[in-house]
Amino acid sequence: MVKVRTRFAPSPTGYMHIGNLRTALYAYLFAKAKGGDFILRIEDTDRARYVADAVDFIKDSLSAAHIVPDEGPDIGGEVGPYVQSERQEIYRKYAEELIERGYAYRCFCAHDESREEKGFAGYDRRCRDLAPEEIEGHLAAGDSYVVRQKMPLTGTTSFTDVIHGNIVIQNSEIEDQVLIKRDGMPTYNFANVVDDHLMGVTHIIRGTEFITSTPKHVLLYEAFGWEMPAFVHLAPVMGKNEDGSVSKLSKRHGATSFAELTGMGYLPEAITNYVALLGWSPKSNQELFTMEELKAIFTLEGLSKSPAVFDYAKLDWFNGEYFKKMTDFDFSKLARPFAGELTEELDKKWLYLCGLLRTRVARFNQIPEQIAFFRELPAYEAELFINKRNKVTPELAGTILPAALTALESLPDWTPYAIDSTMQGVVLRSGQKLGTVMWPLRVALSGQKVTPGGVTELLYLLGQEESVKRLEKGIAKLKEMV
RNA sequence: GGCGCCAUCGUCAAGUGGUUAAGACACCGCCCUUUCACGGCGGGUUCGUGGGUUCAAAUCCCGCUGGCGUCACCA
Repeated sequence: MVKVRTRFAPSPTGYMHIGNLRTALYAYLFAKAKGGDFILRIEDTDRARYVADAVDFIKDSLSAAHIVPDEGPDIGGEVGPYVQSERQEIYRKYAEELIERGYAYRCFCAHDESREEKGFAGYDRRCRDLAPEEIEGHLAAGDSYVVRQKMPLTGTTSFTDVIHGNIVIQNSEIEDQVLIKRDGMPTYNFANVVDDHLMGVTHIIRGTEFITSTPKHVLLYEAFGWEMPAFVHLAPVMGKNEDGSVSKLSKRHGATSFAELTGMGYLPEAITNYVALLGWSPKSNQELFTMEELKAIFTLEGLSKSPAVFDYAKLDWFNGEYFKKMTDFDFSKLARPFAGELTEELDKKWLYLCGLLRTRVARFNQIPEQIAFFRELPAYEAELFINKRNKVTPELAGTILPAALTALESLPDWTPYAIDSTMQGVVLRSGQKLGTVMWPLRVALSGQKVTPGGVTELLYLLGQEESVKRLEKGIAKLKEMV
């Protein structure tokens, strides 16, 4: 049995799109599930679109997502180099072989865009049948040329896709594609086939956009007499538009790169977990998976044929689940950069605060708005003191607040425990229910009805001095009202 | 436009001729509760459409519609 080898072959033209990340993930998981190898190959044959930092970005994203190539640039391997621009001689050699054997030819005609506009191919078909002496003539004159593959004019070409089954295309639909460009670089369609063969790739896992060009690849494999790999064409990742329609995930749908997502405070593990399930099903009800689990159970059978819409709400849920499984300490470390500038008080009690935040936020970038009221008491309406459910009236609040203030301002040690027992006393003496007493306190301390943590926690985090100040302010506000 | 691919709740999806058509997210309601969160319980005319095939169709076939992709010296 041949060892499974898969590859991820991005072109360094930008950042790591979430769709690409998913492709890489599936290729990686499948290789690992089969005990095989996963290769990273950089397809940089388009000099015009090359982006300098893109390769580093790809590597960083893969490593942050815990997708680790067995072979690749920097890593090495027996079938390198793993950067296509460094393999030019190899492609040239194979192109020559094809020309000699009559499967390809040199095309000297100038690329003609006007011809394309009229609906014709952008080249002159006659080059296909140029006589040897004519070719010699062009060569001697130093004319530039591209190498084109000589496609069959009749018949069909077919291949079996693991996800889609048998796919048949009329050869008349296929043009004499360029193999080697005028600048000497190979085209994707050529380099890809040569590399996949030379690198021993057994399963080609890539996006559906390549499905229609696969027959061209098949013809190349056949011309060389190479063994055909398995083709696995993944359905695309879509984004939801405002009008409810869907289109390929792009900027206007929100964050689309792995780095943007982690920048928003999503954990790499959560992103990977969610993305793994976007277009693939374990065919069980389990949704939370570690990378190790995925590596053990991934199968091609679970891949779906139809496009999947990226759902940020579900990603939020996954991320929240990962937060719940973390320790407060780990959370506090990772969350700190998102918190912005903290008051001295809050900075000291950061770990304590994180214990409250951890189950209340879906991603780190929700933290600033959650804790903004600590730094500065927001303006609030006195009506906020009224709460039907807890039977809080302005009059009642007017007696509760001063009672709490008196008990609290004389408290010698400001610890959660001391605060808690003091408040228990206040509740007891008031003869009211717990919720009734706490409500006006929360409002006075935070200026809002929703807070991370209960009143005891708020008091502790705010510190005695600030708590007292805010309580006094609340009392004053109530007086105006009554 | 030609060619190709796809079509189960709003979203991710299970389902491979006979099921009350799972589960999750989201949404709505209720309960619990020191707000929120957490947790618990419950809810929703979901198989695009029209024809076949069959005793029986979400499952098989054809048409239609819709979506997506592709027709580069980009990948």
